[in-house]
Amino acid sequence: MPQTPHPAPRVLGIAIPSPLRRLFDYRPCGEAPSGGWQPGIRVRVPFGRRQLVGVVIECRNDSELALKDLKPIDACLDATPLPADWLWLCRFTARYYQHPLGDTLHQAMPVLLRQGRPLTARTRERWRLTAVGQAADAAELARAPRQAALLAMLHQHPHGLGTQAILAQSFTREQLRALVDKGLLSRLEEPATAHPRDSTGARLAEPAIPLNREQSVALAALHEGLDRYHPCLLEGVTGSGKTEVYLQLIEAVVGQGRQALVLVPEIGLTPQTLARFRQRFRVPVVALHSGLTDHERFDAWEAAASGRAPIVIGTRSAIFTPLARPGVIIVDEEHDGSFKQQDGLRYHARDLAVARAHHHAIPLLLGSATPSLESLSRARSGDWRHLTLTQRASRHAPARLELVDLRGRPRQGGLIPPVIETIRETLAAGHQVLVFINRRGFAPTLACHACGWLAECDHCDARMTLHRQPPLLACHHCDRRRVLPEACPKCASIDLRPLGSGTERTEETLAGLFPKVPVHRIDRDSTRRRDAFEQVLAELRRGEPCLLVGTQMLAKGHHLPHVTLVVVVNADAGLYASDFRALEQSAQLLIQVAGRAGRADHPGRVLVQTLHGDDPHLQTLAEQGYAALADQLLEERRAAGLPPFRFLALLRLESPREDAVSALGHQVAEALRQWLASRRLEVGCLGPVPAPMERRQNRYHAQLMLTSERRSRLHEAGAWLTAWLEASPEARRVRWSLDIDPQTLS
DNA sequence: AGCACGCCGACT
DNA sequence: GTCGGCGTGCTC
Repeated sequence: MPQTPHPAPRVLGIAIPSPLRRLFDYRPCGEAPSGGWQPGIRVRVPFGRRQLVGVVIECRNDSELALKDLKPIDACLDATPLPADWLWLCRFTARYYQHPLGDTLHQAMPVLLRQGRPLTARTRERWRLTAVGQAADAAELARAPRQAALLAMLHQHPHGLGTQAILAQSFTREQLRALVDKGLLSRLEEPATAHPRDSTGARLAEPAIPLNREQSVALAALHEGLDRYHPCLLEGVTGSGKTEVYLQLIEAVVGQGRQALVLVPEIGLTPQTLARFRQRFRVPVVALHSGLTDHERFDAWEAAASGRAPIVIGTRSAIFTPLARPGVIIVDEEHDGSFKQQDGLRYHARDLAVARAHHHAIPLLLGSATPSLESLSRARSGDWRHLTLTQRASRHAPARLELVDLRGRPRQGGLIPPVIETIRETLAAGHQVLVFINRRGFAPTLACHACGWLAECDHCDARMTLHRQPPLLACHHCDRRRVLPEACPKCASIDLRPLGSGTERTEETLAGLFPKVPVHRIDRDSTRRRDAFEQVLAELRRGEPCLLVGTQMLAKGHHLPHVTLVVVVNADAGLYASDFRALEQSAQLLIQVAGRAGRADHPGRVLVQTLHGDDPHLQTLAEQGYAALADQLLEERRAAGLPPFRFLALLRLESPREDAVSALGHQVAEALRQWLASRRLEVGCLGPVPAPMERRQNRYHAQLMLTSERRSRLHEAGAWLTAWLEASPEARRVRWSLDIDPQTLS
């Protein structure tokens, strides 16, 4: 696949940022790039009536079109191609996810590169005294007092100073130039992301923490596979010190002069996580997160591509960061759903990490307390190395889940009396309590007690959530809001009541029950203000007794050392969702929430309220833990022919017109079944069926599911399907997308 | 996806 | 009389 530079190709096959799944041929024009034409060189081309930045993929001498019909490119934007590892990953991704290559490349590039900016580091000037300058005396410049003052200032800064800092002291460029002319000062130009070299040459800013036995075993196993593709699942309970293993592995990799790429879930890249990495290493840690400006993102990308950044840490999209000397890829909380992009190019960063580590022949470390069934099954089969950490630093075993039966008990804000009593005792003992409830708002909906009317969204097949702050009905599936009705719109009764509990209502109830204790609420609504979350966390770290009510925002990442009781208001919503991953994901969430409870001197308790206390899955989880439930779920998946034993692809269809969705769904299913039969391809085809929530934002959704035991068969079917849809005139009126390895079926 | 062309309703 | 609604077609 890698092509050697082509001296003078007559045709360039260009990937264009468009949904069209093919290359467009152009004639090279003007001067060839210095290293010759090669895949990965960006060009500016006329496309229709527009000017676009495309990427050279093929250098050829022929085209399916007559050469005279080809347009010439407008400009070549790169002297040398964009990084080869990046290009390889994009091509792999486009093929695997059956997504147009041009759009894949576009998505995987920082904005400034999309716009055509050259991939060269932004530079800054630095002014440093020469050896002569260092020996010079300010008195020698008696007739130039400003130059003397500048010399004196620079004497204080042996590493030199940036232009900004100097001009800020009211010195002028002329004075700088005068000192340069006298041979006292030198001007250096360096990448804006360069770090002053540490004179000690040490990599670590603070010493590594001693490892326990299990950690040492894991690290030794990882050290042994540093020079090859070596996939490892690190299964470690909360608090068992996975991060310390990552840090010491990274140290070894950086010590070899290679780079580490660390992927963390969206919620995981907190200032604390970053601080922990930055404190440990003296080398720069480049972070890629949503808060960066386009320029910062470009700088980080360039620093990684050039090899200047030894450690790169980021969320999902960071998997597309090029690396000059890749040494290891680490995926923390590998089970986390945020690694899968849910629209457009629907890639899974963890799966791409596997492909990329394999391509580079480097180790891959996936860490989790609750591994995905996919990863667990590969580790158990021996495909991947399985490393486990069971000991917690605190010596306490993780808190067990205690199931609390909700049946027939009165609830207040979702909580039953014995649970409220336990909360009271915990607060009285001076501890903090976390109440976990997976619903925002005051109540899941508003109901009429007279006629049974429920507040429903006009645009979705969903109930509207009742909010109190501010008071309104809101649909959580679209942006629709409505004022609270005074009376039932159907029967005019004024007996409208909230049904069920959300975070706001539980917060209100708890505030009423425990008026002397502060109650903090953490959900998407309460944390809109940027620093609100951080403020609450700071408050919690002070250790005063308080109540914390929140959604899964609370479950992840944050260490809450003073919480000794966790209450899960309702475990059932997730457990009984129709999605085949619902049980796996709720179990992961429950274990994560439970991980928040307990501290060094107190084991902590986790109360899980449920209407289904006798459910065998829930009991397995509570009594034997995640691994035992995972065994059970894997067996069920095997029996049901679901991942990881069979592979899935989901074709989603969507349109404001219900008839268009249904017609196309039947048409495409029919055509596909015929094609599958004629090819005798072992691919199952289910549907079309309406999506679980058929109408969302006034658009109708249907889907067609493909399953196969072999990825390659699924891939063939997907390729045929996308080609059929692209050629079908009916498909143009319906938005469609093919989701390879779908995370949810909704 | 964009963007243009093209053919029918309610406006100054 | 036109401004503009979105169906249809094309992009090397």
